[in-house]
Order: sequence, then C-alpha cells, then structure tokens
Amino acid sequence: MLGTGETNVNANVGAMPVTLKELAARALVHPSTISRVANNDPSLRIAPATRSRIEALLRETEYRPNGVARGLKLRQTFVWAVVIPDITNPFFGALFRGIEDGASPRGYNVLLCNTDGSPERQRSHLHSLTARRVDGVILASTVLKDPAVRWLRHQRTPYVLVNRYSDEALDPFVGSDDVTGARLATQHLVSLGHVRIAHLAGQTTISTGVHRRRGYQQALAEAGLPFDGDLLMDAGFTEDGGDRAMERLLGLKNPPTAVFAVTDMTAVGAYAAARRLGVRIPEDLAIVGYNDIPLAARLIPGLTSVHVPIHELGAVAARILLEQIESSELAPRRVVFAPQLVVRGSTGGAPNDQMVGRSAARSATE
Amino acid sequence: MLGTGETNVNANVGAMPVTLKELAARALVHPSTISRVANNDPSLRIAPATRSRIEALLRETEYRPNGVARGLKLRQTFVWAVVIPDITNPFFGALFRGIEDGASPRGYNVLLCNTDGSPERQRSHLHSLTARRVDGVILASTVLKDPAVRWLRHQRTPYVLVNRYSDEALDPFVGSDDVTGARLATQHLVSLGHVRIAHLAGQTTISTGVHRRRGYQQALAEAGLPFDGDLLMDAGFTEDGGDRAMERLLGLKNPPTAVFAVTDMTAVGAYAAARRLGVRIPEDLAIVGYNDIPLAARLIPGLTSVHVPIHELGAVAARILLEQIESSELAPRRVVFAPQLVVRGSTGGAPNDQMVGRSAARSATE
DNA sequence: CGCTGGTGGGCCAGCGTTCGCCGACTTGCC
DNA sequence: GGCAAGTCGGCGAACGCTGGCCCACCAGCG
Repeated sequence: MLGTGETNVNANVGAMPVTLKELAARALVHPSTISRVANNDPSLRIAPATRSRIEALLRETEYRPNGVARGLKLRQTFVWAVVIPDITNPFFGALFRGIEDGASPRGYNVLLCNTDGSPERQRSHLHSLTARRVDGVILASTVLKDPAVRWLRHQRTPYVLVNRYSDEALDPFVGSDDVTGARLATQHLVSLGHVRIAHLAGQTTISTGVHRRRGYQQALAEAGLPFDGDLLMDAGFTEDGGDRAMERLLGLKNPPTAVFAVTDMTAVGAYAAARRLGVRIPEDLAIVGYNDIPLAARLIPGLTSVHVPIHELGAVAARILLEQIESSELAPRRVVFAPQLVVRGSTGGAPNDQMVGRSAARSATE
Repeated sequence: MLGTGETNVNANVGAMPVTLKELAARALVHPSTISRVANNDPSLRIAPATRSRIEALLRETEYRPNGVARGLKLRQTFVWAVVIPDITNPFFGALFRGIEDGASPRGYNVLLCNTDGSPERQRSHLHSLTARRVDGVILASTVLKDPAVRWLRHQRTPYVLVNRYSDEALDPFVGSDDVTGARLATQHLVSLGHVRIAHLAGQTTISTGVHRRRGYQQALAEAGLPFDGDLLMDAGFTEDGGDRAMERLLGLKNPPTAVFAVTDMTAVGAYAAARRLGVRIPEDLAIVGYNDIPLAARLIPGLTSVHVPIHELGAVAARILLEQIESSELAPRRVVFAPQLVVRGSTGGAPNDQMVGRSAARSATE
C-alpha cells in the first residue's frame, strides 16, 4: 500500500530480463518469497493473498528465472550434448530427432557437436562440454578404446554410447546387433545364389566396422564359401569411400556379383560407381546396405538394407541417460535391437518391401 | 614451502571438477590469483615464479573454469541456439553444419531445436532459450509476422533469420533471392516449350512460399502464359505434401506437363507420385525443385533445381550473429544470395549438370 | 633516511538463485 | 491470561568465478 518507489519501473518496456531482486522491490517482499512462489514451493505456506499478488506480478513481467544462476546453484544445467560425426548424414539426423524428442518434454535442451570423425575435434568438444557442466552426453562417434569415454567417466559426467562401442567395459549402450545384422544381409545374398560376395567394410578401429565384418565372415563360413581377401575392401562409412572402393572391386579381373556395404551411405557410393561403370543393379551386381535410412527406399532400385529403428535408438538413449541422471548410480544398461532385413530391388527382390529375419522385438541385456 | 595440508588432495583421483578455491588452497594463494593466471590476465603482473608454479598446477589438475559460474559473472554463456523445423530435412542438416563450422572455432556451442513447424513448440523453445541466456539465436523456422521474433527483440537477444523472413522489418537476414530463383526455374520450363506449368506451392504464411509463388507468376506473365488456378497447388514444404499435391495435379482432366516445386523435398514427393501413377520424368512431366540439396543430384533422373549455397548460408548467418554480439548495436545486415539454376535430367537436360543463370556472386544489401 | 613509484597479489563485492533456519505474529486452548 | 502450536515470510549463506581496489613490500632517488 505504501507508495511503491514508482520511478520508471512500470510495464518493463526496454526489457532487460527481470530478476528476483527487482520483483522483490516492486512487491515489497524478500526475493526468496518470490522465488518460492515462482517454483510454487510446497514446503512453505504463503498467504493466499500475497501468493496471488505475486503470481500476478510474475505473469505481468513475464518473469523467467535466469537459467545460468539456477544452474550454478542447483548444479544442474538441463542441457545435454550429442556428439556425432556429421549431422548431414541422414542416420544421425534421425538419431538426433529421437534424442531430442525424448529430452525436450523433460525440459532439457540439446547441444549438437559434429566431429567429422576427428579425434581431435571430439576431444576439444568434450572438454568444452564438461566445462559447461552439461548434465549428460550422448556419444555416437566413439572408436574402440576411446579416450573420450575415459574422460567422461573421469569427470563423472553421465553418458550413453549409441551405435558404436568404446571398448569391452560395460558402458551404457544402445545399438543394433551388428554381427547378426551383417549375417542376415550376407545370408540373403548367399540364398540368392551369389558366390562371390564382397564387403565394403568399415574401419577396424570402430566397433560397427569390426562386428559387421565378423558377421559377413561368419555367414560366408556357414555357407561353406571361401573367404577371398580381395573382396574385403576398406570403404569407411562415407559415400565417397563406398564409391571408390566399389570402383576398385569392379575393376578386379574376377569381380563380385554381390556386395554387402557396411552402411547405407557406403552403398549409395557403390550405386554411383556401378552406374558410372555401366554395371546394372541388381542384374550385374546385388547390393545390401545397413541401417535402412529413408534414402534407401528412394533409390532406384530400392536398396535392400538391414533395418535399424534409428529414431527409437535415440529415444532409448535419452531414456537411459535420464535414468543415469536421476538415479545417480544405476547399473549401466545396454539395449541391443535385433535387426531385420528389408528386401528391395537392389537384390532383385520384389518391388514391394519385404521383411525377412527374426522378430523385431528388442532384447535388453543386463 | 610450509607443509601443505597434505590430506588426500593428491592427483585428484575421484575427480569432482576442480574449483579455484581448491587450487588456491593447494597453491597457498588467493583464488583470484589462480583465476588471473588461468585467463592469463595481462593487466596484472604476476611474478614469473608463481606464474609457472600455478601453470603447472593447472596442467596437473586439468583445471577448466566452471562455465556456468563464468556465464553468470560475465553475462555471456558462449552458447547459440539454432531453431529449425526438422533436422531430418537435408537442407537444415547442411545449414546447421555451416553454422556450427562458424561458431565452433570461436568457442561457441550450439543448441539445436526442432519445431516441426509448430508455433507452439517454437514458442516454448524460445522461452527456454532466453531463460538460459543463450548469446544468440539463429531462426530458420519463422512465419510472417512471427511473434517469436518480437519476443527475441524484446528480450534483447541477438538473432539472425535464415531463409525465411519474419516481416518487413529490417531483421538481420540471410537467404536467397526467392523471387528471382523461382523466375529462373519457371523460365527454364517455359523455354523448353511447356505451356501448362504447375506450381507445388508453399504456405502463404511463410516468406519463401509467398516469394517463390510470386516469381512463378511473374515468369508466366512475362511469357504471356495464362495463370490457371488449378495448377497452383498448396503442397507445403514436405515430401508428403508434394506427393499428395502431385497426385491431385496428375488427376486433373488437363494435367500439367511441367511443375515447379517450392522445395526439393516437395519435388521428391512429386517423383514418388509420378512413379506410382506411371508418369515418366521428364518425358511426361518435367520437374524443377529449389535449394539443390545433395539428394537432388542422386535422384534418377537428376532433379533440376535452383542452387542455394546452403552451407555458406549458415556460415554467413554465424558471421552476422557474431558481429551483432561483438559490436553490440550494428545496423542489422541482410545478405541475399543470387540463385543459379542447375539443369539435370528431370527437365530433359543433359546428363551432366549444367549451370544457368546469373553469376553466383552474392549481393549484400544495406 | 624518508619519500615515491612500481610490483605482486590479497580482499571483497557481486552475478541471480535456492533453501535451511529462525523469528514475529496470530490463534486456540486450558 | 499464559503458553503452545501454528502461519507467514525475512535473512543470509552459498554456488564458482571475475575484476576493481587497495595494501604491503622493495628499490631507487634526492
């Protein structure tokens, strides 16, 4: 009632962000009282009259607590970070959406960091992220024995690995069963009668590279087919690598009639090489990819691929991260999805997609 | 020299993040001294001996200042946010890379927020972002007269609009000259002899929708072709919308022989519809898209499209944002790129890409 | 020998929140 | 009427860092 110090504190026009102290001065109460109303703190009772008076003030001024100050006090920033090789790759786009769709409703914002596969960029991002005190990190760009993971563990920053392992430790992880997926892909080619089946392989420094290679070799062995080192070609996970490696394979004196590519983007590169060299798909060359990104269905012919529920991978990673954060020390969890093969034109399959392989039910271990 | 309180403060094993105070205790100096060494503050001289002693300590403990506390004190968080409809769309993937490549070397991390075109999600993201005190926002999901922009202006948060305007105000903006680009596209179809040229249009609530529509109509008028309302079909910027709209166009009793799609993804939808209905591209239907995303070149036939330097759009947006932040009140800047047409098979062009249109030099206005 | 000026570094007040603690005032009850 | 038990809300100390200010010390000079 006493005349409020009515200088020019009216309906904040220039609008520097409002602070608790300013509101306290206007309402003639202590800042902590405003804070309690704003967070509607149940522990302390506030007189209904003053509560509604302050609530009106909060609405009028559009008060939003300063997240930085809040973060300092609460030791929680409500920020996550996602570290990936390249958001331009459709796989990671879909993955990020899965993560954000899990994070956003819970009040988390998500930083996105691209590494282009460079360990140095990854290191520098991770240092910056821990300095920022992000609440958690989702890593989809790790190599085997990645120092990045050691760093996070050492900093006690909750993290989840996606799609790629770091090492044999029981890191929280979500991905697909790469060995099985690669076996399915290769078995499919075997079942079509192919004998010279090549593999556009990923690096052996990366778990998916190792495991998909292993699945490929297992399937060959199971089918009694000889393993020909010439048909195992390092291509990496890029379109460009796939193109170059496919070109070399097709230049062999005894070229393959089928190829399993470690990744759909690698397969896209293979398409380009085949097209350039006048090799027809699937008549002259059958191709299978991995991940079943949306692009796979749009290629002509459609790319047969090992389906991975990419968006859900992200969503599950978000859930696991959240559990880590909330129950501070839960046993690390691993979720591994059972892959399915989607047959399309690139292996001479029916024009309509056709699902092959075990049920899509996912198996959670540990 | 005096025995340091040597309890268990050795090579920090359990590693909660180190603080200035802890280091000060170990080095027997005041926290501010550590801070000065860490930031190697030039204003105050520090004795070379203690400086190197402290530097050694900093290295040993891997000290990194708490970014949250720093942000509170400095009123600067070194975080930007990018708000887009959907990172899954390749256009925004490339755009984000351009932005991050500009931000990262300057020590900024970037939050990514997807709105799916929902004004409500955009609003809620923006509130959260300003509460976090991000240093700047890059908005690529605005509609005309967007309240989001008013909010940012009101909060005095530096921002840059990309690709879409908000209104006629002189907001900092970077994009392509949509009217000209659309005219180029349509003129190309005219020059091929097409008379019934349709437009898969974007919403009129969005600047790109309006301007590309305008360019299309201008080109028709200039060519003396009548404007047929049946051939202007709202498709939105999505693949799905393009598919459905194309299907309806092809169902017309007098269907178009050519179509200009407001966006490459819209054109991709049109491809699907045409294929499903047995309409051949380019023999029965010529198609032109907009933005020239990498996917355009991979389609079969390749999609003729208006080229926009997407990655550079992002990089320039980052530069403009940086200028806004550093020189707190620079005149808002607008950078508009002159579009080029890239002719591919979808308009019966040569199999090799072919550039048409004015020089790619960009024109900066204001 | 006292004064000046430069050098090295401590002190402290915030930045905007949150939260445990305590105190003043009211009410009710015997 | 005195006392206990509420009810409402103020107080102040953090959270970790920065930067202005000031002081103690030492060298050099007249």
